[in-house]
Amino acid sequence: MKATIYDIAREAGVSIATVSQVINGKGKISEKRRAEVMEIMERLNYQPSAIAAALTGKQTYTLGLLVPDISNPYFAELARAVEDRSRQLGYSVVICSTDNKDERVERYLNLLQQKRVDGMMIGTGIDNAEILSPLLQQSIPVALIARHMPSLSVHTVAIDDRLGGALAAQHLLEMGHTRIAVLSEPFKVSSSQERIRGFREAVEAVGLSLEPWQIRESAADLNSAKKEMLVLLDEANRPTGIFCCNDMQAIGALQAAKELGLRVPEDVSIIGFDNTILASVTNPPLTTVAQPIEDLGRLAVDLLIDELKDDRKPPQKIVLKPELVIRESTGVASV
Amino acid sequence: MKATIYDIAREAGVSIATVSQVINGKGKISEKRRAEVMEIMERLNYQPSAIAAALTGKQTYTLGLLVPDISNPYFAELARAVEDRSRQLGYSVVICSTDNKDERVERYLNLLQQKRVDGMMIGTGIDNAEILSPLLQQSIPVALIARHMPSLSVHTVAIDDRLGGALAAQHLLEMGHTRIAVLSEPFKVSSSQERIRGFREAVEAVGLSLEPWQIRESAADLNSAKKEMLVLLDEANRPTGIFCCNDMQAIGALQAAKELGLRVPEDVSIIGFDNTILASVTNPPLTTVAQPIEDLGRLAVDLLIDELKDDRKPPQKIVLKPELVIRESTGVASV
DNA sequence: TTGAAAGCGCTACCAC
DNA sequence: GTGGTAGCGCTTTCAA
Repeated sequence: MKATIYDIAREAGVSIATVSQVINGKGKISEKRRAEVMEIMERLNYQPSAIAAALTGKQTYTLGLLVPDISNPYFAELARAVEDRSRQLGYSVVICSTDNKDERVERYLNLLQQKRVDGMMIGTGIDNAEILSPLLQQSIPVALIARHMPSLSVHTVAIDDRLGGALAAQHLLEMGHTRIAVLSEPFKVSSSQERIRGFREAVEAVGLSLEPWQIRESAADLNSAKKEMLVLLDEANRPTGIFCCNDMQAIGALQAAKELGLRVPEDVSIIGFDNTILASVTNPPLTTVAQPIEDLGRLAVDLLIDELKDDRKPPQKIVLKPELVIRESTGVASV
Repeated sequence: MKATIYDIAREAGVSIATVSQVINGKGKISEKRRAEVMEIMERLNYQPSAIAAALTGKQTYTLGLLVPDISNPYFAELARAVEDRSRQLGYSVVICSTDNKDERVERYLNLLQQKRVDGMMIGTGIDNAEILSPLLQQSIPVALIARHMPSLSVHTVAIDDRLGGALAAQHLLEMGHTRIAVLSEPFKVSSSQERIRGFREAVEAVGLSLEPWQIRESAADLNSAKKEMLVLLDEANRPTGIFCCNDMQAIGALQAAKELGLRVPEDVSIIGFDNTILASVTNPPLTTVAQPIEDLGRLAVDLLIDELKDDRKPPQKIVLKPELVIRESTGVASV
C-alpha cells in the first residue's frame, strides 16, 4: 500500500500534525525533527496526497484547457505555452479537445468542475454562451483565449482579429488583387467573423466589395478547406487573391490550387492566419497573419492565477496585435 | 459556496447515503426518491466532488501523458489519440512536456503520483531507467509509448523501428543511392537507435557500409536539424540520400538543402519518419516512414485501463508495423 | 428501501 | 515546538 502521513508519523515517532508542517514548510519545527522526518519520507518514497490536501481546502493546482483539437498545430502550440506557464507556477493542465461541439464542451466543463480544477481556459468556440454561466455563478475562474463572448463577464486574452483581417486585405490589395475571396471557418466562430469584418472594411475602403459568393464557409480542417477551395477556384471568373482564416485552411487552398494546375502565387495568391509551424514548411511557404501564440497562452494562465490569489478583480480583456508575415504564397496579381 | 452532498440531502429530506446511491446508480432507491433527488441536484447545479470520491477509494479517472513537446505535431497527434480513447473510457488526461529532460520527467512523475492519477503513459525519452522504478514498486500502471526500456517490466506499445529504418534504407538503395547518411535524434533515444540499426543492416546487406561521419546526431527540432544538415551537405563528397529520424528533422534537412541551392530530390533525396501532418505539406511533400500514431495512443490507453480493472496481468509488449509512404522528396540518385 | 456512522489522508486551529 | 482533533465531501458497510 501507498505510504500515508500516518506511516511517516509513526515511523518518526511524531504526530501527523508535525509531518504536515514539514511537508508544507510551515510552523516551527526543530531542524533535527525536520531532517528526520524528511529522511523518512524520502526512504518510504512518500508522496503526499494532493487529493486529500485539496479536500481540506487547498487548491488542486490543476487547470483545464479546452480547445477544438489538440492535434491542430495552432492549438498544440497554444497548449505548450499554457503548459509552460502553468508548470512555472506550479499547476498541471488537463487537455480537452472539443471538436467545437457544444455538447462536448458542456461535458468537459462539468467533468472539470467535478475534478475541482482551479480554473479553466477556453480556446474553443461555443454556440450557446449560456453553458458557461453555471461556472461564473460558482465563481470558477475562466479565461477565454482568442475568443470573445461579449455577453459574458470573463477574462479574455485575444488578438485584434479585425486588424488581422485588415492586414491580409491590405496586403492583397497592395499586390494589385481585385478579384479576391475569403475562405472562412464556420461563421459561428467569432474570431473568423471579426477577421472577415476587418478584411471587408479594408476592401470596401478602396471601393471594392465582397459579395456573399466571395466568402466560403468551411470546417477548419485541411480537407474541408480543400474541397471548398476547389469549388471557389473553379469559377469562370476565379479569384486571384484568397484569404484563409487559418493556416490549415490555407494549406488546403494550396493543395486545391495545385490539383487544378494553378501556380501559387503566379495564378493565385493565398494568405493564411496564425503563423503556425505549418506556414513555414509549405510549398510555397505561406504568407500569413501571425498570432502571438505564446503570449496568448502565458497571459491566459496569468489571468487565471491572478484571480485565484486575488479574488474580485474585474474581468480583464487583453487584446494583442497580430502581424503580417510575408513569405512566398502571395505575389502581384497576374490579370 | 458550492453545493455538497449534504445540501442535496437536506433539501431532499433524505440521508447523504441515499444521495450517494442515486449519484452512482447503486443500491435500491424508489423511483420516486431518485427522481426527486435528481431534480434537486439539477436545480442546485450540483457537481459531486471527484476529489472526495477519490479519497474514499474511487479512482481519479485521470491519466498522465508524458511527451517531449506537445507542440511537436507528432506528439500532438499522439495526444489526440490518447485523449480520444481516454474520453471514451471516462478518463481525462494531463499533458506533460518534458523536453526530454530527466529532471523534468522526475518532477512530473512525482506530481502525477501526488495527484493520484490512475496511470501514466510515457512517450518521452528517459536516460536513467531507474527513475521509473518507484512507480512500479507502488504498482502504478505505466505504459511506454514508442519507447523501450528493456530493463523494466512495463506495458509497451511501440512500432518496429528497426523495420522502419530498413524500409527507409531499402527505398534509398532501390533509387540507386550509395552515398547515404542519417540524421539522428540524440543517440540516447532508443527508437532512433533501432531505426539506425535497421537502416544499417539493410545498407550492409547490399555490401555498403555506414561510417560514423555518415550518422549525425541532432536535437529533434527543426533548427538543430537544419544546422547539422548544413554541415553534412557541405561535404565535398556529400551524400545524395538522407534518412532523418523524424519529419521535423527532415524539414530541417529540406530547408538546409534549399539554403545550399540543392534541389530535392534531384540533388539530394530526403526521407523522414512519422508521417505527421507536416510530411504532406512540405515542399516537396515528404517521403516518410509512417507510424500508426492513432493505434499507438489508443492501445496505450487500453493497456492501462485493462490493468486497472484486472490487476496482475503480465506487462504486454505490442509492436506495430510502420509503412513507407512515398511522396516527392526522394528520387533516383543523380550521380 | 433508507439511514447512521466509520473512515479516506490531509490541513489548520488550539492546547500544552 | 509539538500534538490532539475537528472537519473537508464522499463511499460503504451494517442496521433498522
